[in-house]
Amino acid sequence: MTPLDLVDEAALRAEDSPKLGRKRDHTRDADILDAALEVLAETGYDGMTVDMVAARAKAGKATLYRRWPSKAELVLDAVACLKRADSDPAKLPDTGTLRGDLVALIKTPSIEDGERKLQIMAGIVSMLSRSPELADAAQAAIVEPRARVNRLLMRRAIDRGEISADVDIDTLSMVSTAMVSHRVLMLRKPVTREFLISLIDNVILPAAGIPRAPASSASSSSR
Amino acid sequence: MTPLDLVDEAALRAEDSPKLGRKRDHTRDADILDAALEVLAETGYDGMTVDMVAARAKAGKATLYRRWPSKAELVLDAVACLKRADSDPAKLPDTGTLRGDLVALIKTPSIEDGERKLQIMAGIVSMLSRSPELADAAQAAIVEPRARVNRLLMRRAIDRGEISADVDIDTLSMVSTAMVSHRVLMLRKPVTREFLISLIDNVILPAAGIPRAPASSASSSSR
DNA sequence: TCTATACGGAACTTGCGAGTTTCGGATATA
DNA sequence: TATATCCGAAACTCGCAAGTTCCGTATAGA
Repeated sequence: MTPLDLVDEAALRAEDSPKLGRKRDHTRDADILDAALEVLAETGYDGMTVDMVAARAKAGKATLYRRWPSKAELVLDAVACLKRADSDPAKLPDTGTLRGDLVALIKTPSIEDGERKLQIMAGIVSMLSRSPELADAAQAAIVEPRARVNRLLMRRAIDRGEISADVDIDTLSMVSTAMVSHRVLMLRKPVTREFLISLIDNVILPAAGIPRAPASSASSSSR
Repeated sequence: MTPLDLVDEAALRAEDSPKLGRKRDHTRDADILDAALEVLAETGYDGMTVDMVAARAKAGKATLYRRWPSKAELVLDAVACLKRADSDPAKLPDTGTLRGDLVALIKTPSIEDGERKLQIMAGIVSMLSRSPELADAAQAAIVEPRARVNRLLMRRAIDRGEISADVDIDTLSMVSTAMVSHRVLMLRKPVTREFLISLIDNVILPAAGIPRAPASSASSSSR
């Protein structure tokens, strides 16, 4: 019995990557980064202490400093390593209509995940102007994936002939993200399914050239 | 010797109005609050020190603490006293068309003022979840006035018969604000006049039921 | 001119959090 | 069992910023 797996894993942990670079799938590193994101979302960057993160990850503070040189770099790494599972192009809905695709994107886990990311964003906004690296990381990990999905769906709608090619997709793909951010961060109201559907039907689709509610009378459309 | 004025004024400052109350036109108070807003916009709440504000206002730190019990209350007061000149209903443009009104709203000073408010907002976002009072103040002083103007303009357009009464004005009036916030805070791109005009022509007006590009090239191939 | 008040400035005290060091105890190899 | 390594926990150092106190001075009223 040669437990190569374990040997390999231990070796990976111990000796490799003195810099930072790679992130392993499921090492203690990941636990710590997750803990950092949790605390970050709850208290914001300045409210977050390294002791909090260590306690949350059930690790010693010294362990954190053995792996990251400073609190700033820990947070940067945590944001940069935020999972971007969204961008998987094959998993996107394809219902045949833009409205169907956009509505299919609304699922409870997706909403919660979005709110979490927004909380993280709220915790670091004030840093972004002083830390371009963090700004880039947040942009790539939080902002861009959302817009990309919408952009893809809308491009499909153009290819399919559902909407005009003149539609300003680059702007329109950010409307939902911007409205959700605004609602959560500024208005501090919850993001409900109704809000999102209303946004699709009353703003995004009309702006894309699809006229409003063909069945505007009674609510109907139960499911 | 009964200098009633001074007694009254001192009393007002020192003990009265725990809420917010009046802001004098041109006292040292206003200078200090302005300085606080400047520093807040530049460094964010946590980066801001009371010494910075005092230095900026050419005041002693003790003077600040004679008037506000803590840094938190100083900032709260500063945000609450942000001038809301926008909401003057008489000064609103009235060009006869919704597009004309919205475009008339874009003026360089207005853009700069908006960016400044956004910077202030960025500096306090992470506090809002822990300080409902600050959240309310920011809402009332920064977020709401913007939406109110748009709402008014759109209501006029409905009254005038330019757009349908079915249009979701409450949502639509926030689109520009949300998009600008998103662009400044998340994308960290400048807010140009072109961006705002494109937003009006490609998103807001179409969403309000006004078809695109009155002076567009060809296209307009509605089925 | 005299006096009270508030001011600016600067020197404090205090608490907290970043980053460091130490140490006892796991775990794994031989 | 012996040994090397990494870990968690806790006890440090140290700098910074909130809040306080004190003092010399400017100003306004009498």
